[in-house]
Amino acid sequence: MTSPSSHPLDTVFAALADPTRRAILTMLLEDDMAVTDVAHPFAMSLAAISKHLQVLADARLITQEKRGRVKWCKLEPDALRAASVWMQGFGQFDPVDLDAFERFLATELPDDPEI
Amino acid sequence: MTSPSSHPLDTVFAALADPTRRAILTMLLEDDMAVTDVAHPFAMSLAAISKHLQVLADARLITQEKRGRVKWCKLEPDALRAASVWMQGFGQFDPVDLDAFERFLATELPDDPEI
DNA sequence: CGCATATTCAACCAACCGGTTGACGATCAA
DNA sequence: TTGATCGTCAACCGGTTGGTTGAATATGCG
Repeated sequence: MTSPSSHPLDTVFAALADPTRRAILTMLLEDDMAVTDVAHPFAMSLAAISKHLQVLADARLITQEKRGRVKWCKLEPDALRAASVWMQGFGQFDPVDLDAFERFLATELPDDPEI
Repeated sequence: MTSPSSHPLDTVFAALADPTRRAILTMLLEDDMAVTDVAHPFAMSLAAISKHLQVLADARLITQEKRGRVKWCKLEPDALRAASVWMQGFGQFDPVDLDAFERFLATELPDDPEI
């Protein structure tokens, strides 16, 4: 499903680039969920959510286990941690300007309650 | 240049999803660079690199300043830190299984020397 | 069995992405 | 001025993405 030659970080970051998928991950923090229940709050078809879940599974950000007729989705934080480790390499090189950083967080992050 | 309604994290993660762009960021850790010098190690046209740099600038991962005829590219780690902060929210919820995590790092990360 | 529920598959679509090439505008230097 | 260098722009291309619909496949239930 994913091009075999792509770096694991490619698929992880690409998966995280979509707000629907980030919202799904946030929901899965609460608890494991069935596909239908994941789809419920979103204004899009079940098939679309099914595809999003496949993208997340390809990136190993979730796993899916079928029990009976329902497929349970479970958060799998290891891949996310690997990406986080990669990213932290960048923050550490200059002495952290906490003022600038908090200004950034204040102006950039809260403009959307969704996540 | 970027769709106005997209969340900042969308563009940051999308920018990070490409290995060429991650490599550029890594190069910029060393020092600020001119566009031509950024392009040098890559087997693709200058125009392609110029586009990649525009994507990174849209995501506020770098800034570009033109001095004379050369345009200098500078790493801007705040956006990266914001994404890192978002991600760390996930790692903290289950008691960290360090064994599993190290196994993950060992199998998933080193298969590509590039980054 | 017969029906409802859970999920995916297949085909299709418009939009976007990552790359190319060639022309172009700016800037420096002889 | 002439010419070289720096970088972007515009048009194009094939492949991917994110969504839609409708049919198909399991599975559970009365």
